[in-house]
Parts: sequence; C-alpha cells; structure tokens
Amino acid sequence: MGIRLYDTRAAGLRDFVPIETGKVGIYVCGPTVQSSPHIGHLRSALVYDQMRRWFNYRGYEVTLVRNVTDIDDKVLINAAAAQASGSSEQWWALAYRYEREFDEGYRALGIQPPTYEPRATANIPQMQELIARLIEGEHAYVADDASGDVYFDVHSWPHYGELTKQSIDAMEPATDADPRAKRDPRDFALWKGRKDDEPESAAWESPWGPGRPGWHIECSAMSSRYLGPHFDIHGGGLDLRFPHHENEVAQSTAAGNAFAEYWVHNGLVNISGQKMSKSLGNSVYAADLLGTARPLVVRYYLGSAHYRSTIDFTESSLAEAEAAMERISGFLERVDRRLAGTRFASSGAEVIPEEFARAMDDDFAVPQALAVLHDTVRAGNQALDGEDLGAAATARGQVEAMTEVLGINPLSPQWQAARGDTRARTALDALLRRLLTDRQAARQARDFALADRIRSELAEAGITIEDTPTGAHWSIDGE
RNA sequence: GGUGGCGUGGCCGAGAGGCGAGGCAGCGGCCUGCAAAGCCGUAUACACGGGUUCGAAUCCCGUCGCCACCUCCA
Repeated sequence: MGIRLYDTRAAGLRDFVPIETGKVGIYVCGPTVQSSPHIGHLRSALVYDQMRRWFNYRGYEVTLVRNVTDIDDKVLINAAAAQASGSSEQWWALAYRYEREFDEGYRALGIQPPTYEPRATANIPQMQELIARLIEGEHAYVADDASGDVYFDVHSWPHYGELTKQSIDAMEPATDADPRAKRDPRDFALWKGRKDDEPESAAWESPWGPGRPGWHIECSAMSSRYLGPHFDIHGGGLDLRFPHHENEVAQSTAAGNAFAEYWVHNGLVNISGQKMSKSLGNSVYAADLLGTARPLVVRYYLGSAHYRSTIDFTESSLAEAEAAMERISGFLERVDRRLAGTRFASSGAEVIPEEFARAMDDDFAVPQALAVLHDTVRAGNQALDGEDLGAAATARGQVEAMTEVLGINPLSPQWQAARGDTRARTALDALLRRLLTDRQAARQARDFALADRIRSELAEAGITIEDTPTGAHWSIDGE
C-alpha cells in the first residue's frame, strides 16, 4: 500500500500516484514577505517539511518548491508607510529583511530548505510569457482604460470555480472598491500597470506597458518553471483556496498547462479560538515564541496536530507539548545511559514500526503516528525496568527512527547545538559531579538534611537531580 | 445567499458500525531515606432529538451551536 492523501479538488482521500515513478514534485505557496512571520507561517512550512520527509522515507525523490512573494501590493504599501514616517528603506530592502526573518524561523524549527526557493521578482519574464499566452487564447484582456492592467476573463474559462466548487454566479456579488476596467468584477489582475505614486523600481517593462505582476500569476509561473507544466502536488494554507488557488488553476490550465494533480491545504493556527489578524492584534510572532519556548518543543507542538486541522494556540497546550517531548527525550537519555558500554550500545537497528508507517501513509496522520511513538517509549521504559536490554535497544532504535523522520529527534545535531557550549557544559559537569559526590556521601552517612539541601539548592538554580540505579544524574530544566 | 469543515472524558487529540488510540492533568499503588524519573492500576466520553441495525461515537433524518472562505491572508 502506498501513500494516500486528501485532495481538495476531489474532496476526499486519493491514492498517491506519481506522474513519474519514484519522484514527487511539490509546490507550496510561500509567504508574501511584507511583515514578520507568525506561528501560522511556521506551521505551514512545517507541514510540507513533514510531508517531504515522509516521501523521502518512502523512497521518493522529492522536489519541493516554495516561493517568496517579494513584490506585491502589501510590500509596496508597507514600505511606503514606513517611508512616510521617516524610513529610507526601499520596498525591495524591506522584502529581503522579512525574507531573512522567515528563513530564521524555518531554520530554528529544523525545516529543511526547499529544493528551490524562487523569488517572484526573479521570474517576471516567465509571468509575462504566461500572460501573453492567455491573451492570445482570449482568456485575458488588456484593460481599455490605458491603465496598462491585464485581467483574466473568468467567463472565458468554463472550469472556473471547480477547485472550490463554486459557480461564478453564486459567488458573493463582488464589492470591488476599485473595479477599474474589469469586464466582470470577478475578473482578476494578471498584470498591474504602474501607477504614478508607485516607485519606478517596482515596475517592469512589458508588452502592456510598465507594471508588475498580479499575485496569482506569480505562483502559476514559478511552479511551472521549476516543476514543469504538469506536477504532482500543490499545497498552501486553507485560506488560499479561494481566490488564490482557484485563480492559479484557471490561469494555468487555460494557458494549456495540466498543472497540479493533487491539491493539499493545511489548517490554520488560531489564538484562543480566534483567527490571528492584524486588526485583532493577537498574532503570535515566530520570533517571540521561539524566544520563550525551545524550538524543538515548538516543532513538536505545531507538528503534532493533523496537518488539516486547525490548531488553537494556548500557553497550556504548549506546556503539554513540552511534557510530551520531555518524555521522549527522557527515554532516549535514560536508555543511552543504561546501554553505555554494553554490547547493545550501538545496535543501529533503526526501524520504523509498521503501524507508524501505516499512519503516515494515510494522509500523514501524525497524531496516530505519535501514539505509536509514545507506545514505543513506554515499551522501552518497561524493558529498561525489566533489565531487558535487547528490547530496550530495539525500542531506542525505533524511537530515534520515528522522531528522526518527524524532525523531532532530540539527539540530532540540530537540537543538540542549542544546548550550548560544550566546554562550558563539561566544566559545569565537573562542578556538579563534585556536589553529587558530596551528596552521595551524605546519603550514605544518612545525613539526609545535607543531601536534600544540595538537591534543593541545585533545584533553585534550575538543575534537577535524579537518582538512578547507575548513580545520580543532573539535567538543566527545560532542556 | 454560496462553498467547505467542526462539536469525543478536567484539557489536548485520534478513531468512523461490535475489543474505551495517545498525550497532559488528577487519584491509588510499586520503586525511593524522601523525592525525581519510570512502571502498574484508575473514566457512567463521543452536541441534542428521532430512526436504521442483533449492535451506533461511527450510517440516515432533523435540531442546536461553532468556525473558515466568497478578491489582503500560511
């Protein structure tokens, strides 16, 4: 049995059949780099990172494309607003600054860089070529008001609305504030002629006059350029289904491209039951969360829900993720301490349990996969308690394999690096060993007052002491 | 108005006709000098009302409530 995934267009699960055997091409709509990333952006990137890792595990050669929308109304508006209050930052500098912030967030969560990360501004000729084809095929028209705008004619394409199962006539009468020269208010811009108040640096020459691309055409052009006219999977946030993805399909297919075989949409992140939005001022920014919670915990948290469900962010749910992650890394540390120096120490038997694989194959059912992971952790702890080192080593290998494929292996260099300077740690270890030796001596002398004082003083300093069969062990809280 | 989705125990969160996924929290126990960690045990859960069925959280009909999208959105 192969992988099944939920296809928005089919409104149901479909067996994944690659266009080319052994390969999968995925295009996911990246962010418009107009402001700082929030945790919803991180979740979206994380979802496709998980899918990619699983496809990889299943032997597929994955080409993942995630674009950067670096030219858009919002980018220009935000740069102009900043300039009005004294900033000298140009729109392109602002876009790049935010792009770096997104990169920083992705990197912190261990999200692997996509195979290609095209910027919209570097693909303008491809967009123009696509627009020209649409005009030629009479699916697009140049506005007759000398604005230089080019619009897609939704009535020219009978399939318009199929992705989101809406008929043009049933769509809410557009309350378009600026209808300009559209033949129908539902027509959308492929090319926007430069307006007088827009910077010249934000305009490109075109057969229709200087201007810039519309939002939707950017993704159509970039996906086809990097994955070809026909590719496997197109993803993005649930909120992009309409109009963005509907318009993308319309443009691309009307221009003669077969386009995406499967459409996947990830759920959004709410804050205490409400949608994140600028007007509500409730956005949780990536940098703020990553500054207060361990990135590994944030990854576990954002990645533990099914990709299609809404995540409701609350402080307590983050604490639960912390506890769950602690349980997993606690097992790995415990088992490695016990196995150190035994013939099981480097068994290397990293096998993903069949049940875990079945869950992941079934539309990336991470919650069920995590249940298998936790069951394995328990089995491993039981084995340790029962001194069955062979079984403990097997469980250890399975846990590491499962966490690795989910990108939450606490032992991976990605997360170990966050534990800080090795030399400082070695020095701290030497000091603590001295204290623990004193404490052990006190315990043997039945001077529990002294032993407990050492333990509580360390606890106040954020260091937890655990007595194990192989001696006392220290750990820094929240690590 | 159109389209899509949701309502599961104190909380999070799977499942989709018949053995109560998993996590967090709680309670009892084992272990421990005491803890911690770990293990074991522990729950009249499926929005409401009907129906189908030997059997329904799961299927059907209806009701209520919530959410998203309908040209800014990951």
